[in-house]
Amino acid sequence: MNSYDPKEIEPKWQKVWEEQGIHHAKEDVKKPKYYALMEFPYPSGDGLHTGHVRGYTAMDIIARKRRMEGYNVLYPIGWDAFGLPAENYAIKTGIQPAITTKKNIENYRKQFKSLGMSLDWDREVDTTDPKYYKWTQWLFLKFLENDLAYKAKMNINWCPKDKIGLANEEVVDGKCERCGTQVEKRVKEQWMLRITKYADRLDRDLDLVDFPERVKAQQRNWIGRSEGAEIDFLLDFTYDKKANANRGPNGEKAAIKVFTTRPDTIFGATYLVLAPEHPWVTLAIEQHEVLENKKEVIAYINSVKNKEEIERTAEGKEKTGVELKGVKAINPATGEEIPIWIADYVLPNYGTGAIMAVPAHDERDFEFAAKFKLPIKQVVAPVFYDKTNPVKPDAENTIRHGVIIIIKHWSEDKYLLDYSPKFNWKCLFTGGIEEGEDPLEAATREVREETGYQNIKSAVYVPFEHIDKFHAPHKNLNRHVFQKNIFIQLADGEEKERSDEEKDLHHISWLSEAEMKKEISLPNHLEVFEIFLQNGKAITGEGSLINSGTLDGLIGIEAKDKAIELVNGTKKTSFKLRDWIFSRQRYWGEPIPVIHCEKCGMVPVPEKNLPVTLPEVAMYEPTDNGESPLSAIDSWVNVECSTCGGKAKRETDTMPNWAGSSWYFLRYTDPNNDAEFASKERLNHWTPVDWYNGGMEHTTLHLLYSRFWHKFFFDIGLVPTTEPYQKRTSHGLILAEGGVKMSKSKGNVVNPDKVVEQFGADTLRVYEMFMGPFEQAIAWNEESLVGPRRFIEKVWKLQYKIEDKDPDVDRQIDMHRTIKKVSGDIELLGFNTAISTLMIWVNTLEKYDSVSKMEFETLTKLLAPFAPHVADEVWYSIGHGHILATETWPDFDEQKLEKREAILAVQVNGKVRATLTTSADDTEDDVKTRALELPEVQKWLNGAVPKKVIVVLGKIVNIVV
RNA sequence: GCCCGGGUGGUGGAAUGGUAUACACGGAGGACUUAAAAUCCUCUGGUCGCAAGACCUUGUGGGUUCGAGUCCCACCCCGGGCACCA
Repeated sequence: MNSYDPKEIEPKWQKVWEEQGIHHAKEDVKKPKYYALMEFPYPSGDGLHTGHVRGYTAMDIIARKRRMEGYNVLYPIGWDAFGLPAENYAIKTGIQPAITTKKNIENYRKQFKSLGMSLDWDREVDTTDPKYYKWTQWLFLKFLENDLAYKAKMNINWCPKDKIGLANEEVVDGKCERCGTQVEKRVKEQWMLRITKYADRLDRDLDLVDFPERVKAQQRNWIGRSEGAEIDFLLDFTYDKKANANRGPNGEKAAIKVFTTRPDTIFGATYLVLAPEHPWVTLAIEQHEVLENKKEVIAYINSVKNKEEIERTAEGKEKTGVELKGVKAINPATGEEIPIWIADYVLPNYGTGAIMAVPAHDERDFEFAAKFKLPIKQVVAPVFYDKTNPVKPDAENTIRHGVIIIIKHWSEDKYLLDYSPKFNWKCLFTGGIEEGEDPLEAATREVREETGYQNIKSAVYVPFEHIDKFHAPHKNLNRHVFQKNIFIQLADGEEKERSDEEKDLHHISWLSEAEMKKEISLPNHLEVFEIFLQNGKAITGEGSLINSGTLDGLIGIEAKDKAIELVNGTKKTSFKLRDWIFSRQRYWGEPIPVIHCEKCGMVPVPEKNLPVTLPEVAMYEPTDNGESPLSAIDSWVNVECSTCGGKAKRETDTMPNWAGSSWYFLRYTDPNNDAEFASKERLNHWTPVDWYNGGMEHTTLHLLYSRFWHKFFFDIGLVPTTEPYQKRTSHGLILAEGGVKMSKSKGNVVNPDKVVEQFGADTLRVYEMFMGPFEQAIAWNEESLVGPRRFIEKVWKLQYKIEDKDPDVDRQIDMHRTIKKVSGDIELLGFNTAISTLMIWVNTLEKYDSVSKMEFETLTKLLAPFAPHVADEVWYSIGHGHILATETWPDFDEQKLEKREAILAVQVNGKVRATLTTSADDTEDDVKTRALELPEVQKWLNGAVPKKVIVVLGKIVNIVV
């Protein structure tokens, strides 16, 4: 008997696989294709980490299983090799990024091979290879041709010490990632990609793909689609020709366009707010005669400009703003004049940069209105449905008006609670308003009648109205009661004796604020009391329109649609997603293939001149003016214009990292094509990617970016599908021992090479798949590694117990169940449970004197995707001349999943008291009879007659006494 | 605040509404050994009990059900994402 030695067998099989070329995808049309993909790595100097192993092993399992299932599998690998670390390293050492990158790639390649990944090494791509980035540049030109790439002045993050523009990812807590200096804003011209044009489709088409819900949710959240309307608010101010020629012909009224998702609340719009950057504000400042407080307005705008973004959007920041005095807007619904303010809580780049403020129904507007004493007008009344007497669909609806009354003690801080024994309600006081009666008078009357207290100091409205809906059974009517809520302060304790009936109906008691909150049992009353205590709040929920003229009584979508119609608005969808800043002032990226000609302006580099290759430079430091180091190389920058032959300069900005990774999976289909970025046939054959695994951290960057590129490519006929990835999964993070992040500075990084050295690649693979649910973050645990190793050794030892005879039926059932469970779990990412199922079976087999060849071969095949080296080794040593990759994945037999005998739990009143062995032929009655005869059951029944006996064959018996 | 996850032994974690704690690690005891490692066997949620056994237990509190970790309601805590997006 040989002992298991991964050091010997692992390199051996890796060599065999490579020699046989078994993992190379062929364009073999006879087999169905399967494209398995894992996000390609950035080849850093630190080498592979355990997280890579997790993702690549998972996809390797899928790839290997698919091959055995008869698919033509593409499981490629490449390098996302542009990026900052190589460039920073170059700045420090002067070593060219190209050289360090090459070295790192070699190391990665070696590591991947030592892990036994069944990758197709013939299709490697490297984003920094000019043969590759030629096509990245070519694709960029397509964006340019289709007006999806443009230049714009943008605020960028600027480090004054390093004199460099920073990407958002390079700014940590408002400071430069490298030197810790506070980052400034600078306006710089940047290349942009118009991803916003695809916002709607990027959102909607998520319905077409099989992505985890959390990924979809996160992308949707990021895209931030919201439906609403744009509405014009006319100003009371008329342009004249001198003041502004482009705002319309002489005498036309100026208007502010606002975006709102709540057009239904238009009657409650009591003022407008513009972003300080809103173009009309600039205009107004230039109109000397418009603003009465121009100085104040300018001062405010300047104060906002100097604020950092973080400060401006900080949580809990108190609202600031200034009124534009001398100009009013007209609410198109009410026709009333309303003030116009500017405030930095309105963002310039969302919607129209202007809002109609509805303080009664928006928390931010409420806060602002409260601070600046602006009017608050409620136009949506929440509707409370009584649960004890719910409205009946067939009963007639009647409208009533009522009051709900909060009563405060004349001297103490106490409130009166009404307890109604008849309904078992603890609540505030209520009453109906009679025809022509003032609500405050009605409330006063009710207080005197129901409580006996006579002298009232004050009666005021609580700033909240609502509607109660219930069914009045004695008249069979549905009541819709419009409630006004009123606060009454008693003057003194003078009481008048109440009638017996009133005393019976209303048991009254004085309670403190906190006690009231606890005791009030009706949700509508509780809401009234809480709003009273807070002195009003924004009511953001649904409700029925009130105080809204012809819209009164409308609700939901109908209310919105009618409101838009009423004020001549247009339906509009807005997105949070912003266009993508696509240029970096860096060396180590794809040069943007554009030249700037003195005569012709911006000229795209003609296709025949691609690629625009990166020149070697001596200094990688950025220049003083924040341009890329490329700008310092005159020989590279100065070129002839390809259109007119005149003097021109190259664009010196480079593309961000996300460029090469946005389309690499397409290149895998045809990696060596010099004539096209990939051929039609190859793309048709392989795309879309069937299963794409990657990290959660790429959900709103790489994953969204590449979906955007792909959709554009589809639109111009470059690719055959609208979505690049059919199925997406994401592996959870691997944390260091103790549940903290692995980091070099903490020195807690686990090096996979060391684990392979000590335990073998198969053990590492099984361990990482077994350690916990695949999509969940999980902490590394050195001690637990021996478990998978012991498991592999148990399998190893089983090979010496093979006897060539068929196992009995029960053992076959074990086998078929294992096949079913393992096969199914792999598809559902249940790698941990798939492995535990194999462990259970191995533990069972180990106990027998011998295993059959059939059992052992099945085990080997099921194990092969997880631990491919040891699987091939034992497969070979039991006499097979071919490798497992060419074997077929085992099938299970539906007929062999249920055992003849089952052990059921017998419960008495839901508690397990005994077990009972039953056979497949037993009927419910048999089982019932036998269960009742069991001595344990007799003991617990103690002579009682069972009320009910529930028998679920094969599962359980429950005897209810 | 909003949107996703998640709370189960000493630890990682299993459980189509049907014997909660599978599998693995760790721990205890034993076998083998001069000894140790490796390996193998037994035990291992808690409380009470000599034992037989009883009771309790899946973040908390209610509910539905013959039966709830699983379904419903309310709440607490942890992780991730977004965050003045009108």
